[in-house]
Amino acid sequence: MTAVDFRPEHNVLIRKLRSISPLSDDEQQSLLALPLSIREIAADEVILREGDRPFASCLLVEGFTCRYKFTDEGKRQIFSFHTPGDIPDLQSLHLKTMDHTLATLTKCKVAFIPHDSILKLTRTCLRVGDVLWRDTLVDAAIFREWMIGIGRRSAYTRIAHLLCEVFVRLRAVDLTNGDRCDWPITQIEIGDALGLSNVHVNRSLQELRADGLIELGGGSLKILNWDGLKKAGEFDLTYLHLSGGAEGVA
Amino acid sequence: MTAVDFRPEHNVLIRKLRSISPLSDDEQQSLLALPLSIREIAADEVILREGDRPFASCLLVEGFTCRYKFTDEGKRQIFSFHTPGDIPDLQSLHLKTMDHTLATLTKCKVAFIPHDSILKLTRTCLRVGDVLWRDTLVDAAIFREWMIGIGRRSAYTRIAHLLCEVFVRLRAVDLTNGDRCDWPITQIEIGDALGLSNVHVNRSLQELRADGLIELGGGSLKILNWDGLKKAGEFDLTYLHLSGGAEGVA
DNA sequence: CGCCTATTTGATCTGATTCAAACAATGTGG
DNA sequence: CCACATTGTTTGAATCAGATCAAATAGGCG
Repeated sequence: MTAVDFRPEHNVLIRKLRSISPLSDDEQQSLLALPLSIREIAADEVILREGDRPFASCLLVEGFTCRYKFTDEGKRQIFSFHTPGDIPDLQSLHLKTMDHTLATLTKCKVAFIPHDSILKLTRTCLRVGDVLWRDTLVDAAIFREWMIGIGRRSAYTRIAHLLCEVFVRLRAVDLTNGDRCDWPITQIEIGDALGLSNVHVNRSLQELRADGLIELGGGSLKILNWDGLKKAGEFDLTYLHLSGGAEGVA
Repeated sequence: MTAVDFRPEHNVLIRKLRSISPLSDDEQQSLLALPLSIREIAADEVILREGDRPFASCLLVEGFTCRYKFTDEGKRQIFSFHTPGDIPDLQSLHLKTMDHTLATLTKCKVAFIPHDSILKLTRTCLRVGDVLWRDTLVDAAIFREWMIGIGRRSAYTRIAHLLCEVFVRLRAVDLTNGDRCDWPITQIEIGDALGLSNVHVNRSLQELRADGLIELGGGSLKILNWDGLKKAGEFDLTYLHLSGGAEGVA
């Protein structure tokens, strides 16, 4: 079964979960029954702040969000970027106090799902519970991969890796257009994610462009040489644990 | 109920899980029923290699382990250190292919638990399933905290933070002795975990000693000034999501 | 049009790496 | 119980990737 189209908010969630694990018709139906309370949020707004104790998790339907935390010296570290279908704060289901902040990067449409609905779903449909657990484990796998980059790879490699990752994750939920995708992430935000200054991000991006790997600008990314970019970023998508395992651009 | 003493392997697991979430008598009983196959492993041995598809997870009973991965240039990034009670590869329950390596740092006693036993337990005792899920979420929270360190904090701060974290985690399973604990982690390994060279780790440790915060050597750590070390490491243990919430040394 | 934010360029500085070598500790086999 | 090998720690000097500071340019939008 293909997910029905008259509930776009549920649909993007189903598409995302199917990208990391197959789902039976029954399982998809049970997801369609989740109560969603939809909200539009402007760009650069905080959704959840460090210390909050939310009673619902937030499904991202449209737009980009990120999670971050500041050091005592006021430097920001971004932990993750999120794309439609993600539930960036699913961990709050079992970790009641937020240890970081969730905020929008762009104007977003989000759908809040009460924790008790999610928990009930994990009880009535155990397989869906497993898939949600799996989703948080993929989240952790992405953290690990970022740690390698920040700790041990050059700026050039790190940035190439990030470009690959975001592109592949967007493609997994069908949000790419051939070798192009939206790119609303600023150079400052790339720096905050990868532990770099914006100046150095800028210079490394120029190298990537000069090497004929990408076109980037005007809120959009175009990949000119996928194999080259993958190699430059040491990108091996095993860590994303996608169920399809599709490779290559377009 | 206090966990029974005649099964030390189960006992350390129960102590660990209780440190992150309360457990009823029934829940503890269900954990005691888990089949464990015990094994002794020498120091510096690989337990699971990147690419493996294990059918069991590994409970650490005695000793220290770590997880890591190499970059294409042969640089190593350690993602985590593990202490008794941890199940360092619990994620393999739902992520079938290992995307990193698990290895011992010291001689270890480990207990393998078949995935189907764990999965059955999550079915029969839903609350235990939640606690195991929570454990993997704390694992991810620790990754996030390390990311801040590697990306945005100075070497001195990062190292102080790591010392605090390992000490608190050991204390949570009752493996500290006043202001002392075992410290089998070499300076090279600290560097590989924090994205630093061993030379720079050495110099930063000397600073921490000169500042009267720690004594470190001979396989053992002594904390001389807990408040000072916490401050030096910007250490706030919220991210460990401990259920007790105990603070202070001794 | 004018404001605000993001990108780009240039110059300088520094935290951390690298390379190299000495030194200490630990364990092993004879 | 000691010689020797091995691994870990410490010190010094040179170098570099990336940060910081400062200012100019370019986009986007009300």
